[in-house]
Amino acid sequence: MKEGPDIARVAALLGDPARANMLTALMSGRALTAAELAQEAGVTPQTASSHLAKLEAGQIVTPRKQGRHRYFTLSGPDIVEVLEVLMGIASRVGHNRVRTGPKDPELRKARVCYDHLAGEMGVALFAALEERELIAIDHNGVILTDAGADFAAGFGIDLMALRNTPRPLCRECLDWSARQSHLAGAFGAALLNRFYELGWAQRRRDSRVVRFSLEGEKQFHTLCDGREPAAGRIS
Amino acid sequence: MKEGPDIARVAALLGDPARANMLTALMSGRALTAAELAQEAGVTPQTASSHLAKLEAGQIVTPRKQGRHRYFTLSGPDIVEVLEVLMGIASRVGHNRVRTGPKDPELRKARVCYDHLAGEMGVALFAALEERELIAIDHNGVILTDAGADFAAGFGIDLMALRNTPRPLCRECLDWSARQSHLAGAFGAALLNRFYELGWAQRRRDSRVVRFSLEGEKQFHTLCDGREPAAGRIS
DNA sequence: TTCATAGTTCGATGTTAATCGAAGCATTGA
DNA sequence: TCAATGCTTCGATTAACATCGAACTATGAA
Repeated sequence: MKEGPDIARVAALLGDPARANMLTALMSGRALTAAELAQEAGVTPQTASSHLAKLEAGQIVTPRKQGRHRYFTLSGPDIVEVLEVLMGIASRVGHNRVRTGPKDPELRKARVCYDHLAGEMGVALFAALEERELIAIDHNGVILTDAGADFAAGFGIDLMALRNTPRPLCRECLDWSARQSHLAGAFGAALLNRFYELGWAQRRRDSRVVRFSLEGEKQFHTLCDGREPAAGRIS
Repeated sequence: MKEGPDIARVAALLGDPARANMLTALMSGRALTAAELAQEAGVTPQTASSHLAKLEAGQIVTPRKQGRHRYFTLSGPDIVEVLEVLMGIASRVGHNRVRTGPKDPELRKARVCYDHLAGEMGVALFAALEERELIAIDHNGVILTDAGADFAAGFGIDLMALRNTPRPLCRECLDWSARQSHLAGAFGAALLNRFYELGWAQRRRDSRVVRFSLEGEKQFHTLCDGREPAAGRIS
């Protein structure tokens, strides 16, 4: 009847609470089974199955069969992007569901949110970057300052490569645990990646927990305090 | 009940066909009255009023009273962004509603889509940029090539300023008229802006029509053909 | 004041779709 | 072959909400 791509169909798929819960769970980046998603959404397996069929038909999630399980993942970077932006809008508008966050202390401390660092350490990192004026919060969103660009170069991140990507460099992503933000976007992902490369941290297998080594955590705090950690220098 | 910002509420607001039509209409960047939006959405004024009340409560649109009219605009850049991404997903998935586009030949030819060029000329520009390899379409989205960066500099666009913006540089935006794309994002907006500055085109008052001058259209085609137009060189 | 236009509120109606119990496949392991 | 587990299909119920007619308020014009 009207013109243009049918936004409503896609948005309606994201607009159901049960489905939205499933998608939020998938933001962890892990592949989850139908049963796990049913659990996350708080509905019975039958209901979940119906929702997943719709999400699959709408190409929001992609199923992968393995044994007698079906694992689902978000079906593309644009889906991640739309979820991130929606989270931003929802938090701006004040639609936050209260919850203290996951119970597991390791998850609370440091975990992966799709491909960047979340949890207490993620929030601390975001705050530190802002405090050191490496990023700035503009009314449109988050931007990398000149000082931030210098820092990135010194820390071994190839900014030019990141900029040659359609993905926004910096984005605020609201943390489960609190009303505080951590850093998403290409730069956020690059930072976490660099932590892995430097051996500061590693991702626990089959979990969203990011486990920092003793030395890694020390270096991380040095970084937040504003002193360039020695290990961060480019080789 | 569950964690995190309530994506579902926001998404549900965008997920109704009537509301989605209104929001798509507002993507033109103009402020529209309640009656105009009712017309766009194809519903009666009462129904539109109810929808607008919801959109306003959800801070998706912002009303502005003027005389006995109420003008509505999208309430922030993040709203524009989410709509753009949703359009992209919808078109990827193939949820396009067939329609030949607006009847008005001027609108078909060149119009504003929020802040960038749409219509036949917008589609032609996108195709030309791709043909000249100034932009490249990667599976994640659209990126500016090195040659594209050189071109931008030569055309008088300050890329660094654009990159210091949270907004993605290039984004594909599906055109009403066809299954073809035009260029959105900060670079798309900057191009149109430059067209204005160079006197190639101007926006018709109270309309989304972009009217090119005779000389401007000639220069535009020269640009698409791959020869740098003289007027484009930086002064 | 009187009329016209823009927009809203209210109430009734109809449709859509989320939900779950029960039963059905399909895959794995014994 | 049988049982167990993971997931889906079917059908019935229920709740939410989009829609519009009718009546109401507010602003502006004659």
